[in-house]
Amino acid sequence: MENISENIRIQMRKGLLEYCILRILSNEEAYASSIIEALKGAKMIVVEGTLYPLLIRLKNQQLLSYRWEESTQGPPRKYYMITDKGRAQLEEMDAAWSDLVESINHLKK
Amino acid sequence: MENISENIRIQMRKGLLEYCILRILSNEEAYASSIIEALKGAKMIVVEGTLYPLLIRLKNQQLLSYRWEESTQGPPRKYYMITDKGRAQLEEMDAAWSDLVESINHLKK
DNA sequence: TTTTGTACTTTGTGATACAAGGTATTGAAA
DNA sequence: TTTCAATACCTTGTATCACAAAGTACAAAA
Repeated sequence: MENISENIRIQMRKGLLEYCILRILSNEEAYASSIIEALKGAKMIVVEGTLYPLLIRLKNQQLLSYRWEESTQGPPRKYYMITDKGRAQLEEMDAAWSDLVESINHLKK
Repeated sequence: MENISENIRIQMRKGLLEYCILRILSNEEAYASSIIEALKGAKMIVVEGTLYPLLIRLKNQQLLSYRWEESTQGPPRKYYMITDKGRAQLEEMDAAWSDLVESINHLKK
């Protein structure tokens, strides 16, 4: 483990990526690369090997669905969208996140 | 996996417990049971099997040190305290946490 | 002496993210 | 036509973390 500071961020992020994906897809459909871009925009860097299994996991839980769409450049893209079940889960996650922030703030005093 | 909602919280918490321990010990020395109490106060429930290995890990990284202290009731207690190296790490973690909160807020827009 | 309570520790399991690969499709260059 | 580069999707192996469920050790009370 070379980069301690980076590892801190990786560990803190665990379990939050799922939340981030649902948050991103709550606004718009997106395919893997565009999701990675959105995460980069929020300074949450992830690699493909992390994202693809995660998307498949969420799809198997029926929190997401997808459709294929032709691209003007390159192979077709898998556009993911959030399901009703996904929105319900997202609400739970919003609550869990709020509680978590409150917990940390409590410890900061 | 029966309790989905609980699992959400468990997963989100991953990597944050370490931060919480350092935060708690930044104010005062404490032994395992009292740390668990402090976490309960912040609604971050953990069990012994989680906390002890974590404390040992932090001690091996020289972020914490400890001393034995006799108890009036029961066996002696291992009081942990944060080290200078631990305080440096805590600063890193404060920054990582702030960034994380900002990232999530960014995705909420 | 046995029991009860407190404190510390270990082992096995499931879940997550990463690194480092691989496969498949498309269009342009050779 | 064939080769190459770009894009997109997927898989495998590894490390880390939290939990459940045990176990060990000590001290005071019954």
